Amino acid sequence: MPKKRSDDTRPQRRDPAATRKKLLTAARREFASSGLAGARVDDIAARAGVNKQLVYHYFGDKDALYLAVLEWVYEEIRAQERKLNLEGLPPEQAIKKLIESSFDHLAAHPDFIVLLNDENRGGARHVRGSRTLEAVHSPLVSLVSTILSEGVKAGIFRKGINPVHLYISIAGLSYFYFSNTPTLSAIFGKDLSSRAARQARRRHVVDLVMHSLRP
Amino acid sequence: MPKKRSDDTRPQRRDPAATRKKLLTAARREFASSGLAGARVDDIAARAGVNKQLVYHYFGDKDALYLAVLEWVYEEIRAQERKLNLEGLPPEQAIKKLIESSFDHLAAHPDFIVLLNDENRGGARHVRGSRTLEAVHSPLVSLVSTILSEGVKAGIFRKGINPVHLYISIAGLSYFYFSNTPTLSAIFGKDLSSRAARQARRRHVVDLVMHSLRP
Amino acid sequence: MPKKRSDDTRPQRRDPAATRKKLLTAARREFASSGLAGARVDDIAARAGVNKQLVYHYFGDKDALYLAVLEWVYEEIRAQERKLNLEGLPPEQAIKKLIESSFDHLAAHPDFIVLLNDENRGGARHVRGSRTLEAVHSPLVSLVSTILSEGVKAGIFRKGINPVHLYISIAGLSYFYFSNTPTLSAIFGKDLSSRAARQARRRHVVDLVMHSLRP
Amino acid sequence: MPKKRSDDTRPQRRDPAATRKKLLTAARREFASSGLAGARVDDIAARAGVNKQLVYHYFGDKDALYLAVLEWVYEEIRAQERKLNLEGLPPEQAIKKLIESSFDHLAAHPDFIVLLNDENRGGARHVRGSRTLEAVHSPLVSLVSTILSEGVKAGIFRKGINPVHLYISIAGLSYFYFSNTPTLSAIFGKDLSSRAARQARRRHVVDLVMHSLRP
DNA sequence: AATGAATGAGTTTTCATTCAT
DNA sequence: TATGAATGAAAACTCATTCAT
Repeated sequence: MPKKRSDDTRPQRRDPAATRKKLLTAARREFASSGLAGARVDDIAARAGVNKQLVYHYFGDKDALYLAVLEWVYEEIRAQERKLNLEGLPPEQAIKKLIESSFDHLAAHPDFIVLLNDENRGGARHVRGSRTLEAVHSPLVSLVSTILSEGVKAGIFRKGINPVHLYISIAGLSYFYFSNTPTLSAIFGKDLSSRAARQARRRHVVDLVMHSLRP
Repeated sequence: MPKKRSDDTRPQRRDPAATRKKLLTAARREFASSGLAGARVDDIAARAGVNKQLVYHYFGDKDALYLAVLEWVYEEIRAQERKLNLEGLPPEQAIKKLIESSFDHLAAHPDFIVLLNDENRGGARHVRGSRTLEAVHSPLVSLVSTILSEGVKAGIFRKGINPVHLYISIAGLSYFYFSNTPTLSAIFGKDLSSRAARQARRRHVVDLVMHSLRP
Repeated sequence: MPKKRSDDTRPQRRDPAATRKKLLTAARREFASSGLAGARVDDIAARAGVNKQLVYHYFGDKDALYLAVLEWVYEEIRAQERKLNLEGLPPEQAIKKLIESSFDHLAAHPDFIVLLNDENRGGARHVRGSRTLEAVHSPLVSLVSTILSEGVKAGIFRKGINPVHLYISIAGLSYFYFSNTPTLSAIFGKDLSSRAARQARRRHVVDLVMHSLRP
Repeated sequence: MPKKRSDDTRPQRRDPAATRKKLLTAARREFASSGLAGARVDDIAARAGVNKQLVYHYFGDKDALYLAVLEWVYEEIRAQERKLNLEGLPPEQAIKKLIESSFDHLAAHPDFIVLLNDENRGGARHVRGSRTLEAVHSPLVSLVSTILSEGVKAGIFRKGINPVHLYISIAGLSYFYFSNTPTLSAIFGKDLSSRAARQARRRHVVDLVMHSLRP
């Protein structure tokens, strides 16, 4: 009856929120390293250190767990974008910051890419079935649109650039590098995953986009 | 009882090459739509209309079959690149042609992307273990290098562009668009897979890269 | 924080008897529709709208709950038989009433049959282990015996009819009809479960038995 | 290449028909003793002494295996009925033979009843979905109809007896006895499963029906 | 009395692979 | 070369039951 161990450091039993989070973290790792089809519910539970049944108790099934992971990583991106604060910046700095933070986010969360692979192969069926994931990116696209207009007005950007496609390009220039590092490294015969290679790539991407915007 | 028809009219009974090819085609579809882990040997055999055991007879195991598919799609790219004939062209046209054909190849073979996903997730272990796939892209990279130099010399390209990264960028601008169409469409709330959207994307990519090369 | 309402208006919180009854009702339905092995404790609790643990709290385990249901339905039959009051009636009317009420009881409680199936398959292990269920039918059998004797004495029934077997026959003629309606309907290609079909069956059963008793 | 062991007595491996039959026999026993929900595919395979996967290879799933068992037992009944040869017999003998063989069939195949229990509880969904089981009983019902007419014409049977219901009654009088022996024995406190009890029941059933048909 | 979390042993089904012919 | 039978290991998911509050 009396709330025992309210500030106890012993590993908490009967802590639903913590259990859920442990499962989610374990699932994220497992899905990232093995894919949706390759992931094993057993392994996820083992990684989380909880009973397998709790996967079903908390999430329903493997697919729903995968969706929960997707929602989590999308929310991470949204949070990162919210922190950008591009509004006050001059157009050039705003775009540059956008590119860099886009690159850095993937560098910091390389599993995002690999988590999305299965989703794209499957026609985005989880994302489309999710309330939570509606309109995740739109704010940023309209922001890019504004920045582009301002840049054009200021005479530093050329006209006619589609903001959606620019956004996709910015993402793609980083995304492909991170997603295909293993095969690209193998085929080019050089390690693209080193710290130096990554820095070079970052500069290249910023350079490429910034130069392409000049009038 | 079994009427032995020496002049059997039914096609390809006991035609090893055809059987192999049927299996390979079926495997390519199955791996593309389900991934390496999600693909089913049974389904591949069924798609191919041959006995399952022949997968093992011809290829050894599922992984080796996957590698054979990878070799096939890489060879397709190599063949397409061999047909490019960029050597004689002026630098600008050469780059433009490279971008377009890169885009068009992915448009024509969308399964390439999805086939590579698992390979990248797995650290490219099949590609690295394959003799056939060594140095597949190198010729083109050195060609890009030459084109860039010529362009710089002619005063139409800016200096300091890394040819490997440019090559990766050209690929990435198309790749990401094709690989993530489903999730991007879902999140932007507009269909990026339509013919019109694809044409717009193609123009955008050419534009972006060409503009970025200007001095 | 939790507003402790001493005069809570919501019905039956902390009402053991009601909770027990709800569980029993839910269990009866679940066992009837899914059998002992097919019934799910989760579903029973959900049907009852109470926590699953209460099944164990009130009944011990799934088997004990099943036995409680059996005791309930047997008690229903006993109650119905107690209300029959055949003693004062002339033999013919007494038998007729017995047949009809036997038929009507099954019509009104079709789950009785299906609840007994598993019990019979299991060798009646629950019934045999139950104090409550001892000698449930015996009074009626001896009554049938008496009625038969009187009928014979009055010259309206033939001799040599075993009362136990007559009792079983009366039950069986109704029981089989109700228990096998689905397969019989499927195989005869006509719906035996309609109201009209049921009335016809009732008449047939009464007719058959009454005619068979004639000297 | 050369057909080895064509007349070998060693336990045959690679004998699909035998394997199928072993599975079917094992399934019949398992379903009879545990019901559809209670039966374990593992146990069926173990009983049959074959690999569990073969259940799925030969039958598809547990339900389809259950249906195959149902088809088997129904076919047994049909075979028994085909052997009856009632056509030439005088009406009284024909009906008597029908009753006795109906009783004897259940006595010889007590699992039939218990196999049907789940099917009836489930609304006969397997039977209704089966081509094989269509119109299994109808020939006999029309035969009963003929016999009744002849009996009426000959002045030995009364009029107005519905042949479908008579058929159901004949079946039910035996069926209920066999299906409910355990609970009836428990409740009457006497063993109804003994050989003597069974003979008495058989006589009672024949007697009851034959008497009931008199004009 | 009542709740929801948690568990471990199963349960059906799947799957890559090998065997026998 | 080709086939279908057969296998063992595991896969997702379930379930009766117990624990902690």
